[in-house]
Amino acid sequence: MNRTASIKDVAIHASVAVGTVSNVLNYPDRVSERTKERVLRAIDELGFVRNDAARQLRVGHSRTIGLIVLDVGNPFFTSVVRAAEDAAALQGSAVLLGDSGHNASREANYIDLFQEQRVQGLLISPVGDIADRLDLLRERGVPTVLVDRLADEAKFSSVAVDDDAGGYLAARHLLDTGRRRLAFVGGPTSIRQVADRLQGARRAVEEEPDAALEVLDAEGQTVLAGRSVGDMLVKRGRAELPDGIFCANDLLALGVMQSLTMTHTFRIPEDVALIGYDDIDFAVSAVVPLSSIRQPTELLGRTAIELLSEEVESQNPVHRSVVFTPELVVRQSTATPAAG
Amino acid sequence: MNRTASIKDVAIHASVAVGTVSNVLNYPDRVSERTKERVLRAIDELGFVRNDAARQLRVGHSRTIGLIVLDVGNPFFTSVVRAAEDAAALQGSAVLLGDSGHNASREANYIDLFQEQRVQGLLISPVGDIADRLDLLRERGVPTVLVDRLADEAKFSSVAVDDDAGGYLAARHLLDTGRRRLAFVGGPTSIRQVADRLQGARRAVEEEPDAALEVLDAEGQTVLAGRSVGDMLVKRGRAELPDGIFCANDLLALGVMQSLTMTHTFRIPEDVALIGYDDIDFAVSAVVPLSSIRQPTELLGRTAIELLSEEVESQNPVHRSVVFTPELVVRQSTATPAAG
DNA sequence: CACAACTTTTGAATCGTTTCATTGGTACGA
DNA sequence: TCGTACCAATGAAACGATTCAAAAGTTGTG
Repeated sequence: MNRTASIKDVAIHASVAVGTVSNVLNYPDRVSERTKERVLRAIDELGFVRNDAARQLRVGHSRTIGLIVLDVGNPFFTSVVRAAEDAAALQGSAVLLGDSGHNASREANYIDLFQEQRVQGLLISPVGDIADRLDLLRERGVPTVLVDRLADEAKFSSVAVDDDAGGYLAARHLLDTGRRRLAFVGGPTSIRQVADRLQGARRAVEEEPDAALEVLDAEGQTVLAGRSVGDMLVKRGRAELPDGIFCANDLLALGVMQSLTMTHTFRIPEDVALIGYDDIDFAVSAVVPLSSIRQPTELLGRTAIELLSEEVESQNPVHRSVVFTPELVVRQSTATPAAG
Repeated sequence: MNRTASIKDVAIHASVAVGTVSNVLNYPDRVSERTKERVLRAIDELGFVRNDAARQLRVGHSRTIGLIVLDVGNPFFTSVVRAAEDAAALQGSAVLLGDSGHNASREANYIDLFQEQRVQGLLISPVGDIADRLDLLRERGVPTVLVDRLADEAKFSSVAVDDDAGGYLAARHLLDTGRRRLAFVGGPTSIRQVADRLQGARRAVEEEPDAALEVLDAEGQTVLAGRSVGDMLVKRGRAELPDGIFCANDLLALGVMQSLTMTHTFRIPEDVALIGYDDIDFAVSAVVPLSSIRQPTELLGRTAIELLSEEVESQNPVHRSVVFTPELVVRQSTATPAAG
């Protein structure tokens, strides 16, 4: 056999009309048991597989949703993708995944590709500022939901996590367990997330008159960057050491932890409490299990799909911005020191 | 405007025939400068985007390649995916990514979906034994390349990494740096990769008459599993400790390292050398930078696409199995101890 | 100016579905 | 027997691109 079987071949094989085969596929109730059975057998015998391009051409839209993320390797996005796929599957759609890798031209390629595919809609975590491109999508009538980025509600729906609240949560937790000399370790504050988390931490510290917050810059968001911050702290005298450290992400925190525990000068959490952000898999299996702030990634993915469905269904869409609050995960690295 | 513009609308707008518009899109050389310009302007003014479903229906196949991996969160696959996407983009194809999550029914869903999409071919890292399903694909004429799994060359092409060679490489390295009492830490040997790596290690050890290899079971492939193996080793006397440990993956190795360094009973690499497998990002930023075996993931992804292209191009395909050899990455955890 | 050779443009046919107005059957009551 | 419902099955039209044989236009030569 050369060509794959078409619905017409099936119709002939089962001695029915093409419309009947289509009904078996799409509206089984409209077809009598006898013919349904005959058609199904023919489908089986010929190995017929529906040609989705033809279907899509006829009905005018696909059953796929485009999802463009900044980095599939990032556990945050991986988790969002999973959730989005599952949520989409429930409503009979499939997700086409694109990885822009923080690269505007790759992103543009995916946007074009997905438009040609006539996706039902687009979920995107955009690279930098692509307001123009997104406006174009809007004009073309491609429903779009921004992920992990707040949107002008007049234009788009969006889902995001409140980083300010996360920062507050982390600092508040350190304060609640009795720490007063806090330090914030973060990458460049030009990154919105870092700036927001710092702002939230400041807000918490200002609630306690006797508390102070010191800001320590790190060169990047990596374990190694965290370790050099830690080395710097170790060199300070014990008196000048903060008693609570909040890192803008878990990698930094793990680096700081390595540095402090390796030298055995200070103990975590007795001398210094340490909390990170993101709750990556490694947090729980660190030398001292790391407290962290968990972002509701599954919820993010699921909600993104829901918002998109809303946009697809309604003709004159009302846009919504949903902001989730992250969650505190307490582990040993911030355990309350010997009560007092 | 309601409906998106079709090629017909463009033709009318530019006062040419539909065939001419199609030529502008696909064979620009066949069209005179003047009309080309006119058509392009019309495309721009109407915001025309080619409907890929119609195109695909006519030409009979899509420009997409299906890729189904076991776990997008696994850095190994993430890297393969990246490379495959890039390689596909170079030849004008796009990759549809599916994550089976080690789940046979999700895998089946993706296979069905991709068949309906009439992908050019399929790259798959299959869950368990799905020989039947794959045979079906073969009958249907869907070119398929197995990834990270050896295939019966009569049936499929495949790309894989030689785990036996990797195991040999790791053990040989420990031997070459003077270690003689080796230990292998692995999850269940029912996992093919683990069994192969162990086999390779055995092969190396047998080359040295005075060397011995001890096999230590771990409950899983995680940091925590590694740590409990490490704890067990610490409890042994120094005399009974191996002087070289090879872990079947980096997570296990990191766990062992945590356990050994935390107690400060033994030093790495002076008392014990430690090597992992996979060379994950964390290996380089471990407390003691971890030696490891790196798999050529980019090469794997690129080659998979190439093999698929071969299958697509030739009508009576000759299948090929390509096996890559992994690479030794030496870091501090296996540094040669004070010469002697 | 006629003719050949070549380039450019045309538009009907085609791909494989879904849709829907129409036809054919069957059952029931009058 | 006829009329009325109702259910199943039919098959032509439509979706929007590409293809390709044919028509139209252009240029060059004698």
